[in-house]
Amino acid sequence: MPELAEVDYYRKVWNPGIGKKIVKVHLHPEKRIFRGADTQAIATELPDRTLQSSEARGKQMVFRFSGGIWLGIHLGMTGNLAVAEKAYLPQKHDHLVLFQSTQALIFNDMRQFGRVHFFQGTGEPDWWSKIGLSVLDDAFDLRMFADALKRHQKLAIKTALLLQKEFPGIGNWMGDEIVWKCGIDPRRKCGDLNRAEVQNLYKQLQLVCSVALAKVGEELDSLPEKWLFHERWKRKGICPKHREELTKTTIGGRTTAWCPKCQK
DNA sequence: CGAGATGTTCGGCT
DNA sequence: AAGCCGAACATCTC
Repeated sequence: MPELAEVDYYRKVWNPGIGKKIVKVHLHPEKRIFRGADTQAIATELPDRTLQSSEARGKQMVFRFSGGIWLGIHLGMTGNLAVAEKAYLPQKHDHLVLFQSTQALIFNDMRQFGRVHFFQGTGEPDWWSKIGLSVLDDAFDLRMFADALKRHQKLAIKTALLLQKEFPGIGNWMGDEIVWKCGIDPRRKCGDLNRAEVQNLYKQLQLVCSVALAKVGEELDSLPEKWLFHERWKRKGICPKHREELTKTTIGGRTTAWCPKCQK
């Protein structure tokens, strides 16, 4: 379930590995997850390096090691990180496992829509530095939000919210949550929204992101009870506002759960 | 057995 | 040129 907050949650799962050396690397170099990455370097350069720090931006996370090494991980649709005992036996979809003297750091991704990046040198790799401004950054103001929507006038608002270039970290459930909280039909075009609606979308965007980060930071699936989140996965979900049944519509190629009664 | 799943990218068409 | 759409990617579950 990796969107903004879940990504940061999984990043922290590897925290016990910080300050410790990698002693052995297990990987499936031929897998799609490594497309474009130097698997040879991952296998030969990581051993003996110390994991120093980690950070998440949007759906991307980075793990920095001694020797100027940056390991990027994107969880895709089904990826997750885990920690296990040092004698852990890698499973079928554990495409990258970093063994330390006390434990194993595991990256598992069944569908392999995720990806691994590798960089070694001075400065920052593109795949990290080119990620857009966080929607929670002070500099991301209403004006910036409105300008972003203006660049995509003909796009459905639900689809626009999923643009990583504009709103890093927003995924399918967060997009649904935001338009639902605003009472806006997810199919509405960005160019057709009035000023009050844009302002409300901006506000709810920030609220959903900050609450998700605060709640999920501690434990997955700990979001407020009355959020659409808990209903949107169900076959016959109910709108938490007034108990009417939700509708599912494909918008921009993604399943969108919304309430025709309160989203106009 | 077919459909769908929390994401990105590419090719083709405005 | 930039923006938009649909298909493709790999695998499992319902």
